[in-house]
Amino acid sequence: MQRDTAQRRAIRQVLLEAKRPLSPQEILAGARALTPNLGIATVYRTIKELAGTGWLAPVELPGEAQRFEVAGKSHHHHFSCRVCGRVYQMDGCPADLERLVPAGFSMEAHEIFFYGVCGPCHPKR
Amino acid sequence: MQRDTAQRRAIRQVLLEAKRPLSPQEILAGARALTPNLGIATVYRTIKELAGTGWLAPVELPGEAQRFEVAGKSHHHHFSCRVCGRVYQMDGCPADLERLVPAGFSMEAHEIFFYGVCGPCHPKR
DNA sequence: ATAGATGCAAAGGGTTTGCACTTGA
DNA sequence: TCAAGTGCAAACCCTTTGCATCTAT
Repeated sequence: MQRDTAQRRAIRQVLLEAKRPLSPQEILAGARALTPNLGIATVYRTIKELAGTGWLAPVELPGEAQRFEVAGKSHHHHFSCRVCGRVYQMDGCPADLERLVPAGFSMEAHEIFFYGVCGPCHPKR
Repeated sequence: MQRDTAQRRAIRQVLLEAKRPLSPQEILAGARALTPNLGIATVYRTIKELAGTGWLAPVELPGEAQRFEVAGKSHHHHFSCRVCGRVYQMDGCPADLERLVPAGFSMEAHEIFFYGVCGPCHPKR
């Protein structure tokens, strides 16, 4: 990650302008508008390095392809609305996660997904 | 799913005896102890049908291959070991999950994944 | 007997890698 | 200049599919 190439500029720009996490193929399509000869291998190599430096954060939803978004948000989880499909960010964590880990195991990270109905989708009562 | 073949008996038995969700490759390895000529294609075809009938429940970890466990178990979550790749079942839940849901939202389900190092993979102290 | 089931191998789809060429510094 | 970076294609890995063979009923 030493040189500032046109390909890397394009990939970073596409990710910065995106309003949602992008898949490698989406990054490729977007960045080719700026550097037409861009190859998929360069996209993978670049996002791997960007994720390594912490500039990019992987967004992995169960059963879906891996996506990436520009990092910088604080630790959070996600709430998926089964009515509208929107995904909300939820700050905070359960206090007693460690309690659930068996003796001898060490927890290094966790991921939580909530499913339900969001406020806007709730019928007014 | 009309015939009771040796291959299907072996696949079901391996899944019944497992205490954790198994990947297709793990199922293949286990079932080959019972039917040595078993092919991976049969494993995929069988788990697809077993999942369709509800006998198997898919366990989808973010960014990992799909696994399967026999359905009907009580509520639990999963721990993924980053060293050996095995996935363990973990009973219990955080007590204060509802606290994290914003007002106006209703939580209907949740999914939690733990990542770390499992007991067997820990260096002896 | 015969349609369902299997095993093999080939085909797909997504990701990674080897290598010669290109290019930023 | 010259090593980091790139593009292409081949290699990989996992999963699905085509097809001839096998087998439970």
